[in-house]
Amino acid sequence: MDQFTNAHRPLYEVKANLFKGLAHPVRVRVLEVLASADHVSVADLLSDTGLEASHLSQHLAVLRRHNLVVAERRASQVFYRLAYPQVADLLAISRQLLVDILQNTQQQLDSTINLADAVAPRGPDSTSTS
Amino acid sequence: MDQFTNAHRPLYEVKANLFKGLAHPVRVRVLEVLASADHVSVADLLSDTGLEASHLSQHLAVLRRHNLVVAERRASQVFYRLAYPQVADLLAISRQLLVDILQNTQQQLDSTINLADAVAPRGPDSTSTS
DNA sequence: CAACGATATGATGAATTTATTCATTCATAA
DNA sequence: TTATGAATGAATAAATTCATCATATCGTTG
Repeated sequence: MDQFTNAHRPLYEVKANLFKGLAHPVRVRVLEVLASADHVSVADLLSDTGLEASHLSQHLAVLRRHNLVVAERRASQVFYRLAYPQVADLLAISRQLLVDILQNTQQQLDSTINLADAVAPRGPDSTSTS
Repeated sequence: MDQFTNAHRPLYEVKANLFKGLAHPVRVRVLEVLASADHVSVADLLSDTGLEASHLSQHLAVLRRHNLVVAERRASQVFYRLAYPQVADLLAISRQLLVDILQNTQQQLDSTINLADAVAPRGPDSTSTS
């Protein structure tokens, strides 16, 4: 029932669950705003993202349940911040990874086009497959 | 339609998509094996995980589509390895984060138990005149 | 070539997640 | 108190993902 009671479960399940918490564009967007600006009000998130209030709120609830963010009330407004700095690290590394992936797949595309007729491929790591 | 054609989409969508690729226990497990042992055959993954062949294969396909692993055929067997070292980094940081989260929530639980009696709960009835 | 072992793919219903609508709570102001 | 703005929460249909079964493909061996 409760997938958020992380204790006493195989680590790979808990880890997969963490990634589930990150696996939505809205939530990534929110986390990125929080990573760069820290301490942001729901109102600001709303205008930043252009989402419907309840939709955003639902995703904020997911982030809270996953212990990725912390909410704090300050006079009729609610402010969010990242619960742990590693969340920002995760986002940073995933960006690095994506840059590498995009570069690489772009290269592959290019070479595929280049040898559209014949010769031996010159991939980034192809060590003389002759 | 094709969520794997990463080009020309907002980065937060691509990033969320990456996390989706990581968001399953079987896939995390496979990636962790590859992170520690690199270059592992499907047969080994099968015996390691005890999964049904087609089930594992399906998850391997997901990992391939997300460009997280690379498959290489060597004489009737297929070997997998991580496509990028950052994938291992991602796993490592997520473990760190989870350790922190678990520590923290455990502490919170403890203190909650400690003051389980004294706190005055808010209620609709006004019988709480001390 | 045919048969076999090793992987991969397709198709299906079950389970989960998402987007939306409506209703509710909380805090301040009148 | 009632009204109002800010944010959350429930309920539900649509979309997605998962697990399982059956079938297909790729290499090797006979």
